[in-house]
Amino acid sequence: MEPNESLHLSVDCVLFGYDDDGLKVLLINQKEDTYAHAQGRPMSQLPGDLILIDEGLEAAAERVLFELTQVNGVYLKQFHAYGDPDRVKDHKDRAWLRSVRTMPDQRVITVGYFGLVSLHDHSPQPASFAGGVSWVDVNEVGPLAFDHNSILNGAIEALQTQLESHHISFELLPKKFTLSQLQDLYETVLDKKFDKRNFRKNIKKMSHVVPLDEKQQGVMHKPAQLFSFNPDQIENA
Amino acid sequence: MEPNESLHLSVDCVLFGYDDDGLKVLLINQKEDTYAHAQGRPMSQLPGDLILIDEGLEAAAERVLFELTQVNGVYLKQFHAYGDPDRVKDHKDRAWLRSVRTMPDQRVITVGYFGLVSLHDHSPQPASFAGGVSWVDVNEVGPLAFDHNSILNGAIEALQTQLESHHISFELLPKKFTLSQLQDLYETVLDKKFDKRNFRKNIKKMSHVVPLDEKQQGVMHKPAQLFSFNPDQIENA
DNA sequence: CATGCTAAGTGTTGAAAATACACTTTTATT
DNA sequence: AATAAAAGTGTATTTTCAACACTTAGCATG
Repeated sequence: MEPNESLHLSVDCVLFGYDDDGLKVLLINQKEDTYAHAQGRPMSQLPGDLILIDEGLEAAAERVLFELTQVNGVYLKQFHAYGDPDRVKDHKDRAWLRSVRTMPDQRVITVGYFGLVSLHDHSPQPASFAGGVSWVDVNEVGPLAFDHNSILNGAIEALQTQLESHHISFELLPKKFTLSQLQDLYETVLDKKFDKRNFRKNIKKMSHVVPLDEKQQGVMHKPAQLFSFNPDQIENA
Repeated sequence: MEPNESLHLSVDCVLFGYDDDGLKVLLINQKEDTYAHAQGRPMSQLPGDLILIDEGLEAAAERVLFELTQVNGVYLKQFHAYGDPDRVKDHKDRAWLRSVRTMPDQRVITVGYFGLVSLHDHSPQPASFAGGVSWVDVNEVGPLAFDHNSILNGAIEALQTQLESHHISFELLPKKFTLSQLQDLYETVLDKKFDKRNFRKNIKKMSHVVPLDEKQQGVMHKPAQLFSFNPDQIENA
C-alpha cells in the first residue's frame, strides 16, 4: 500500500483588513475569461496557491500572499488544515481549476493562515496577475469557491480567540490610533459592545499601549489623544 | 512552475492517556532490527503514518491510531500542521526512513492530532505490527524521532488550552469518577494546584457533571461519591 | 469493639475584578 | 456666541476569586 503518490498541498490566506468602516477580508475574483468556453460562473475565493516543493508552510503563505496582494511583512498565523478528499471536486469549481492547474483533478490539502493589516496607513490596494481583488466586509461575503467559506469561518474564530489572548490588535490599526478606534476594533471583531469607561480602565492596565504627546487633528469635536503600541512590551504583556 | 510533484502528507497522533499515576503519551519504539545494517539507534516516535490518497485527514488519524494502537472511537482533534522542508531530513532519522518507506527522501508534511483516553477503564495495551509500544509519562519523554518533540509540545499546549474551554476532561477519566480524581487530572494537565473547596464549588456550577447514587468501594478511608458526565449537557455547558 | 489511619466533604470571610451608569470638556462649524 | 459631536472621566454595586481548618465515613489493626 504505497499511499499518496500524488497529492497537492496549498496554503490559503485569509487576510483581514480593518478600518473605521469595519472588518474586511481580501478576496480574489476569478477571471471572467476563464469561463469563456466552460460552464460555471466566476466566483470569489481566498488568495491561495500550491506550495513549492522545498518551501516551508509559513514561507509559502508569505510568498503567496505577496504574489497576490503585494503585501509584505504582515502577521501571519496558521490556524487549521483542511483535507476533505472532495474539497476541490465540487462541480462549481471545475472550470476554474481546469484553467489554472496542470493537474486539475488532483486532491489538494490546504493549510489556512490568517493575516492582519491596517487599511488605514498601508492600505495595500493589492494588484494581482490573477484577476481582480477586493476587500469585502466579513459580514457580506457571498458563496466562495471550494470550501473557502468554512476556511473563512475558521479564520474568524481564530482571530476572535487570539485577539484577546495574543495582543494582536495593533496589527489591524494604524501606528497611531485613538482609544475609540481600539474599542471599535474589539467591538467589530468580537461582535459585542463594551462600556467606554470600563474598556479604558482595562487598556490602562496594558503596558504595551502607550499614550503619545499628540492629538487627533481636523475633527469637529474634542480631539482624541493618540496612542501607539510599544513592541517591546507586547511579548510579556 | 509546476510546484509540488511529489510531496507526502502524514498524520501524527499524540494519544494522551490518564490514570492516577499521571498523564502519559503513547510512543512507538522503532524496531531494533531496522538498524541491523545501518548506523543510527532506534528511537521512540509518535504513532503516525502517511495518509491514503482518498482519505480525509481525520479519517486518516483514526485509521493510523487504530492500526497502531487498536484504539477506536476516541476524541481526536487537529491542532497544527508541521511543514518544515527538512523535518524528516535529519541524519538520526535516515535509517528508519529507509527501512519503512519506499521513498525515504520525500518531503513529508504532517498534521498533528491529539487524542484522549482513560487508562482506567479502557486501558488499551496497544498491540502493533510495527514494534513495541509504550505509555510514557509526559514529563519523562526523551528525544524523539523527527520533530516529534515539538509536535508533542504543541499537543500538550492544545490539551491545556482546551481542557478548560472545551469540557474534554471526561475523555481522560473512567465513566465513573470522584471529584478528587477530576481535580487531580486538572492539576496534572495544567501543572498547578487547586484549592479543594474552591475547585468543588466550580464543579458544582457545571451542569454536565452529575452525581451518581453510588460510592467508591474498597478504599480504607471515607468512600467518595461517584460522578459521571452527562453527554447531553456538554455542548451547551 | 475501640483506636487510628486516610482521604472525603463542607462555609465563611476579605480582596479583587467586573459591571453599571451620566455629566463635562474640547474643538470645528455656523 | 451657540451648537454639534465625540472625548474623557469616577463611584457605587455586584460578582467572582482566594484563602483557610475542621469533621466525617469507612477500613484496618490490636
